[in-house]
Amino acid sequence: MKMSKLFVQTLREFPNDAEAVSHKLLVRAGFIKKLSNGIYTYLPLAQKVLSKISNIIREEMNASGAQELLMPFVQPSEVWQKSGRWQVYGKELLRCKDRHDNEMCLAPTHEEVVTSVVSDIVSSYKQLPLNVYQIQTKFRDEIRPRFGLLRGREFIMKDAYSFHTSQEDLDREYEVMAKTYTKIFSRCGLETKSVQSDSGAIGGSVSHEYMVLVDTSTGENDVFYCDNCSYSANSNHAESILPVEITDGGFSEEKIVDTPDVKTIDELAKFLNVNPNCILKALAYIADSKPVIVMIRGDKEAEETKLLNALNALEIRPMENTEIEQYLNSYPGFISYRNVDKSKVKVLFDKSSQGMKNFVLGADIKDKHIVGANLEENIEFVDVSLVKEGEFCPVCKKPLKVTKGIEVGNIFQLGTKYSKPMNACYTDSEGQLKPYIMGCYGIGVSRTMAAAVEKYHDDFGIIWPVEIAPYVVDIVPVNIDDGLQSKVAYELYDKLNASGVETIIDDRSDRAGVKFKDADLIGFPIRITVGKTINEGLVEFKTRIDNTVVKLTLDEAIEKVLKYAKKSS
RNA sequence: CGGGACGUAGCGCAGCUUGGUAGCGCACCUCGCUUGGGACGAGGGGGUCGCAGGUUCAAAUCCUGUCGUCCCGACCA
Repeated sequence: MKMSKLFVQTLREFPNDAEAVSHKLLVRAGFIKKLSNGIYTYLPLAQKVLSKISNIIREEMNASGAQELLMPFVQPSEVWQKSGRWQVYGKELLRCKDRHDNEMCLAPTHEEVVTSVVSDIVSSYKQLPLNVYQIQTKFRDEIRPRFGLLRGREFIMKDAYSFHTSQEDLDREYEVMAKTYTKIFSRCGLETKSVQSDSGAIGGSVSHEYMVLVDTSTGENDVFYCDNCSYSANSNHAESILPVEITDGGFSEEKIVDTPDVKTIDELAKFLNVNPNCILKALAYIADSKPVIVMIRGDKEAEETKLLNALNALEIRPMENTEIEQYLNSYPGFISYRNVDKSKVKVLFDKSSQGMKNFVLGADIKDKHIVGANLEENIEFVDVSLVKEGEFCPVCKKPLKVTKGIEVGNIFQLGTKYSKPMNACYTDSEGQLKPYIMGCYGIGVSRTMAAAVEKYHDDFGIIWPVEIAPYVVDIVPVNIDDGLQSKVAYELYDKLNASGVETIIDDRSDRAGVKFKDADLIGFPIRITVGKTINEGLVEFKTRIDNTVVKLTLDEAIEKVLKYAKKSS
């Protein structure tokens, strides 16, 4: 491809509306162009990267025995009514009506359609197992799209769905997919960590997420992991053992004390001269419009996903101050669990409160706390707290570490969550109708591209892994009007293309500096400069990854390119 | 949806306080000159100042409403 013909415009400055590094660089280097909030055009450079990622996915999915198909993006409400998600999915599902006033939606995922299609075609156990996948646009009307492609509303996803006659066979396929995923990402030049996760709205029981670990703050997930064993989990699912499990406030008898104007746990701890872990704090929420309080040790925070799961709720938000008075007959900062009407207000005890003795508790009276309190017998504890770095691994009891991760893929065991309500069944060998046992497996293709940029860039621009680079080599004739430079550059260009190496020639009449800046910004893995040294028969070979330059003859340069490019196949 | 900021040319911004011909840099077009890290000179094209009302002789500027965008929280590939 000639640079002069490539449909791209690089920008001198970073866009003002971008925060994430990948967003800034992809816009500035001319890969994407925003049309609307969370909706982007993938310009030719981006499309090249996406198709490379997609091809790797196809090769590995096909090798694993899965088959590619393509399902509708606009879907009738019927299938969603059947699964029950038309009501539950909420505003993320973009709904609209067709000209006949039929309710339709834009596909945020395809469990419904795939289950419907498979159940029409697969009626016998002899046709199972089956794994089908597609690479397609999805639309999720996210509350808050941000970070460019890391969280768009419209995005490209590979989604696969498998169908089985037994849990054992699903387990087997799950393992196959786990291996396939690790291989896909590693072929894309991305090391991923597979972490246990919450299964969220898609449902099911077992699930793992594939995280690209990043230093930047745009990793939206906190991943807790153990260096000593293989334990790792998303913060919404992580468990831990507390370094201090038993705490004693040391108050010999229970009594009410004045704690004027003490609003926070820290202030209270200081005021009473106790460790925060000797205070039992109450967090008040409204979950699916019902009041809930969560009792949790003072040094711990609640994890809202865990909380949703424990409550089997869809939505949760902290109570307003007026609601605290209304539902709890109490005051912010002084809430206890003891005086609430338990028939109206659900009370949860986080497991962090289990080992607390003689602790401090709100008194449900303004400016007063109880000291020396103890929990009643027969309390049921649940785990709804956020793990902190330094707490101990639930498997091997060594300290846990935390890092940021970008979720590029996930695998779920769905079981019969969709097949049962949709009545999607096969006939088993004994003639019985049985619902399929299902799994589903997603990869964010456009997000993977953005994650690669988050991971691989420097002050000058993107550094594409060679396997997913839009073009592998950028040939820069320093002065295109110089007859010899131009001639050699084009010869080299033809040879590399003939060898199957995707190559750009920067045939623009701009000065060298412009071409170098663009080369670095766009992030071609290899740059070959044809300049003055061509008079001695030498070109300059530079890899983007270490930015070192070596002078080589043409043949040496070609040989080196072929060796380098081979990594991608 | 709650809290904050901002909408002026493709991109980055000034002008608004104190109403009076819509500006600058980059990008784009023409000519010249230049060609090893975003050159230079001369000329040129492009904007109903987010949109709708209002105040005024006159609105980018003041007022009201509205839409959009971005950042911080809950959702997710």
